[in-house]
Amino acid sequence: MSQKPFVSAQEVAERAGVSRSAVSRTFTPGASVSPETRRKVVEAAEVLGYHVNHLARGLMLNESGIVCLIVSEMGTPYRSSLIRAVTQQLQDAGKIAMLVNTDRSDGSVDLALRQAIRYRADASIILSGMPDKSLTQLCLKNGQRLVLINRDDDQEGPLRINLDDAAAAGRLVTAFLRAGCRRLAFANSEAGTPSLMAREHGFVAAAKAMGLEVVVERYGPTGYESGRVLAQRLLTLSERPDAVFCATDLIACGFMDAARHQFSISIPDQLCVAGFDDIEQAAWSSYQVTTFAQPVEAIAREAVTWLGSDDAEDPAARNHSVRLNADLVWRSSIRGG
Amino acid sequence: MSQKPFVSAQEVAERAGVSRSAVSRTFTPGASVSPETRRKVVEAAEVLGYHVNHLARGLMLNESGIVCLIVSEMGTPYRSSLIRAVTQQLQDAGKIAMLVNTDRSDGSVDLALRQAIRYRADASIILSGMPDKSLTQLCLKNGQRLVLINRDDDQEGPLRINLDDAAAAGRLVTAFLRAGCRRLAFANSEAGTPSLMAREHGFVAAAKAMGLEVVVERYGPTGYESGRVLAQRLLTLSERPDAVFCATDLIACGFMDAARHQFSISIPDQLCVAGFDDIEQAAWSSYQVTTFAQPVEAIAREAVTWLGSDDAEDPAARNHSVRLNADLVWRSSIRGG
DNA sequence: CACGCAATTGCAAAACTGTGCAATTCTTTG
DNA sequence: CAAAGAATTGCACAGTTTTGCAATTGCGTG
Repeated sequence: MSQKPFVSAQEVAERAGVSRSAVSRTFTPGASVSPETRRKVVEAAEVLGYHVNHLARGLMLNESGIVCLIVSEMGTPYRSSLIRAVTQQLQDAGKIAMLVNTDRSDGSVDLALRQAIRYRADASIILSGMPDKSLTQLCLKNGQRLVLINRDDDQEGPLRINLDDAAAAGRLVTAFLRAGCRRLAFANSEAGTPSLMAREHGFVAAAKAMGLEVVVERYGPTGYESGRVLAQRLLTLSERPDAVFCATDLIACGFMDAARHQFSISIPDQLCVAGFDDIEQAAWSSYQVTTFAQPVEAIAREAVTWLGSDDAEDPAARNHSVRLNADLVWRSSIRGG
Repeated sequence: MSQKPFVSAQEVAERAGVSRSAVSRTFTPGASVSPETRRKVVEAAEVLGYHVNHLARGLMLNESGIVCLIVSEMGTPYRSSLIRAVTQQLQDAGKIAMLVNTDRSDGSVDLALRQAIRYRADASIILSGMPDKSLTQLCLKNGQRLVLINRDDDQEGPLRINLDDAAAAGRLVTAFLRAGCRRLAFANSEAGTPSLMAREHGFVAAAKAMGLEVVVERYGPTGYESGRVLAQRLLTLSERPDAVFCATDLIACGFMDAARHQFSISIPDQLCVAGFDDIEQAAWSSYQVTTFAQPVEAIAREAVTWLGSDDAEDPAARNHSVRLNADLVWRSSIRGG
């Protein structure tokens, strides 16, 4: 392992005939270096293949430039698109993303957060699960920023980015009614994520306000297969629903496939379906599912700009929460429009 | 920015009433510490919330534990599943993944690799694009390992993991023939990736060996939309193909959707279709596309175990190349079976 | 030419860890 | 109880960077 180490500023300094400091200053924007020495340093660095050591730099400045992304099921379309957006914006802001996988097990997020602390990440962005409160407090106490995306939590300190899941779900009820639907159903997974539950409750509440009951069914993980199972359960009821809101586009895809191929139901003629997330597949012509768009770019922008801003000191900004809208994307899985 | 820094080993040592070395040794597996001092140190560390600083550790050991993943279009199903697999296996091996986005622009991969050098990554895994040769040489010279996945390159030094794209594509010809197809076509993107071209050439060559001509069409990026366009081009030919091999499952999905919904062609009765990658959507009942499975777990395992092994010194292992099989996954987009 | 001012440069300290080496303590055996 | 051997502990250094402070250089002006 102990290979000959990377080339250091010392070596560059010697080759350029200047001091270490000059090398450092050359690569520090805004530092005072004469054009002549800068030229010599850059030249020597080029020849030797010198790159500033960000480990040492982070040690010195107490600012590593690393942002830790904590996420489970990253192979899923919505998650991966969010990872892509965040990673890109971090890069544009001169930072770099560290990726940590979590699974459903309990201590998993805690372990991930500990990893973030070990590498002295400037911030952690949590896309899945919730860490223990004492651990988040530790992060904050040590000056590490925290961003919680779609995690309902009222701690002070972290930036909390949330969607108007409930409100969006509510708007869908009127859309279903306008399409002439009366027997509403909600197809959810058993994950119990805050956003999933908000969609469910928002939908049920809005329906109730209109004097309608909603059949709620929950099954398995949040994915395509669960959608199929949910279809089998909901479409074999004696009072078969004529409108189903699926908690997720993946669920919606599974639901629609089962409805069409197994029950020979025509969508949207006999059954209206809606989803959430606006994943790429929702736009595929086999599905064309009406859905709510996750504003991934906006989410990423909010997170990254907050990380870049210096309002950690500002006590007013300590309790920062952002609520974004999920716009309805109208496609042909609901009648009318 | 200059918050009160994280708690250091020094503080733990003072609280535990031992020397800083004792703290270090407590967290170094295999070091000599008495059970008594270990207890005191662990206790103090627990109370103070101490975590070893991996930046300083990496500086000292010349081994950061960081592995850089360089990848473009990470929102795509195949890419994201590979990222998931690699990230997970790296974690299991005690390392951590750094994620760098690249776009199509030319210097993009070089920039990413420079970032890997700055953070003194132990290794870089390149999933997309090819860096400049001088830069890979610089990486290797500095003891950074390099893994190229599905990049055809014959440099010595990096581990090269490749699929038998051409051979797999060849096997497909006989499957098409057995289904009674005679007018073969290949639907490719314009990306020109080594693996995509290998599939194309392997398919064309095997067909030629059977005395059959293949209509090759290329268009746009490697995605669903391109599949639709390719369908419009291939299915309006005077001699309409009765078997199409799509370079990617995403292309296949777009192709099938256009074929069915736009041209009212029945699959597999009037047209056989195959894809590549075995993404999750390929198994969805709207597609059920016969395809070749990317062995993502095996790829990840090969990469990570090689990174863990100490055969960098071994000159015989310097030139290490792995070739994996892509197994045919039979579904109902091809007749018979 | 001498002087003052601005710009540049170098020294040294600080950040945090792992580890070789010597010194100390503990255990065991005669 | 003495002594040898083993285990443990502490000191000090190395590794790479940034930056405050002091010293030096360069330049314009009286």
